[in-house]
This record gives sequence, C-alpha cells and structure tokens, in this order.
Amino acid sequence: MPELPEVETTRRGLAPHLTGRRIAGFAVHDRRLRWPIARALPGQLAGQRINAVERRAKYLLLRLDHGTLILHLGMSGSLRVLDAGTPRLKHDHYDLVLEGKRTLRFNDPRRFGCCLYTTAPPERHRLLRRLAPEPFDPAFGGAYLQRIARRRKVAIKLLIMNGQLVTGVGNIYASEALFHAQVRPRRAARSLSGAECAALARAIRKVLRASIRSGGTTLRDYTNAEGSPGYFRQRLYVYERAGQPCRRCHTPIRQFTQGQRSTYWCPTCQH
DNA sequence: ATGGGCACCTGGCTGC
DNA sequence: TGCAGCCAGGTGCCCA
Repeated sequence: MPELPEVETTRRGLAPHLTGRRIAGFAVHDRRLRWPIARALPGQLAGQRINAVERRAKYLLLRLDHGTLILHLGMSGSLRVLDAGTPRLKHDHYDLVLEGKRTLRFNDPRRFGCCLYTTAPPERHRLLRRLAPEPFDPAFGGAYLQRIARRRKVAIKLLIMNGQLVTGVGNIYASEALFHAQVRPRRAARSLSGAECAALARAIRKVLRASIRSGGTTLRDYTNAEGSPGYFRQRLYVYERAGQPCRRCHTPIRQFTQGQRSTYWCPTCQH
C-alpha cells in the first residue's frame, strides 16, 4: 500500500492528535507482524510523552521521552486515531492508548508492517542507517542520481525503487515518475544522460509532492488517519492503466513485469 | 559491491 | 457455489 505520500499523509493526520500527548498504555491484540511486537513494549511505553511525529523514508517515527517508536505500514497497514471504545476489527494489531479518550490503532491484514522501539538515535537503527537521502533533501537531485546511476546496469525503475539509493519511491510512483521524465523503465541506469537524470529527479519530486497534496493514492484499502481515501489515483498517467490510451498521446499504455512487480509505460512518450 | 530472486501474509477477483 | 490461481501500494535477506 503506502509509499512516501501515503505515509506522509498519515503523519500529517496523526501529528495533531499525538504531539504532546502522554501514552496511557499499549495494548497488543495480535503481535504477529513482520517482526513480532516485543512483549516488553507496553511497560516501556506507558507514561512517556509523544514529543514529535516524524517520517524517514516510509517509516513513521514517534519521538518519545526516552526513545523512539519506529512504525511501518508495510503493504496493507493503516493507523487511525479512534475513540478508545471503538470496537476492534479483524487484523487490528495494537492500540497505543492516549491519555484522554483516544487511541492510535494499527490494522494490517498482510502483516508486513512493523512496530519497533529503540532507545538509541533512530538514524542509527539497522533499518534506517543505510537509507538514501529524502527526495526533498537538497542532497537529492539530478547530480546525485547521475552519480549513483553511472556505473549500475540495473534497470532504472529498479534503481529508483531501491531504498538504499532513492527513498520513498514505490511501485506506483516509480512508473509515474519515469513517465513524466519520458524515460523507459527498462533502460540500464548507466545509460541515462545527465539531462535525463535531472528530469527524473525533478519528476520524482513533482509526483511525490503532487500526491501528498491530494492525500496520497488509494487503490484498494489505503486510508489516512481519519479513515478517508487519497485522491491522487485520478491523476495517475500510467499505473494500472494497461491498454488504456496515454493521457498525452493516446497510445495504449503497456504493462510488463520487472523484479516481480508490474511496470506501466507509454511506448510513444518514453524513450 | 552488485544484482537477482525469494520470502513473509491475507484478501479480492477471475475463470473454470 | 467452490476452488485454484493470480495479483496487490514493501523490503530484508540469502545466494551467485
């Protein structure tokens, strides 16, 4: 499910409800996630204040008094702020109960999400320490992309989906960004010119920013912290549009498989 | 170091 | 209706 825009939309929805609030308790309903929820967690979290809600790549970071909660939504996870008495649903995994009457509830049918706690600086955590710069960081841009692409022969689409090299771009926005940059997804990374790298870096930023403005993309089950869908789906140019006319030139959009994921592209607009 | 492929899951849809 | 098969927004890890 969620790529950077969906996680950022979730972060923005959660922040006003969580920031400055104290954690009254932590209830585990189903500890089976990508890594099982630690049994010690409720004892570690109770009484701590949430000082900030941040995002790094597709991870959400809840900064607490004595540590950081590292949350990931995986493919199908969602976080919602609810009244504490709201009946639970299938696949609810935990409640971070806030002081007052509200609770942060995590639901994740496929269980690819995670909920980890660290008392060390989170940027040094093994899941975060090798992540590439954020796309909106000044360190990311055409020159950066050209440097990492220069010697690699992987397909450019797989390169921009590699979190160690480019952050926050998942399967939807990889196809979309390549369309806007007019670059074919199968091209070897090292075959891109400086101008193409610059165009691709711009396209990645543009697509992510536009999607955040629309509240992200809801394909099937993504909802934000309030339970509302995102509206960027209407602005997708190629993703899940195989056989439909290109919005720019009317050529039918094509689909093929790359790294076990679907890729969409326009054979006329992309070179 | 790089690249390729698998694994981890459930649910929804399609077609027989 | 039932069931098999396929697909889905991520990413860590193992192997060559």
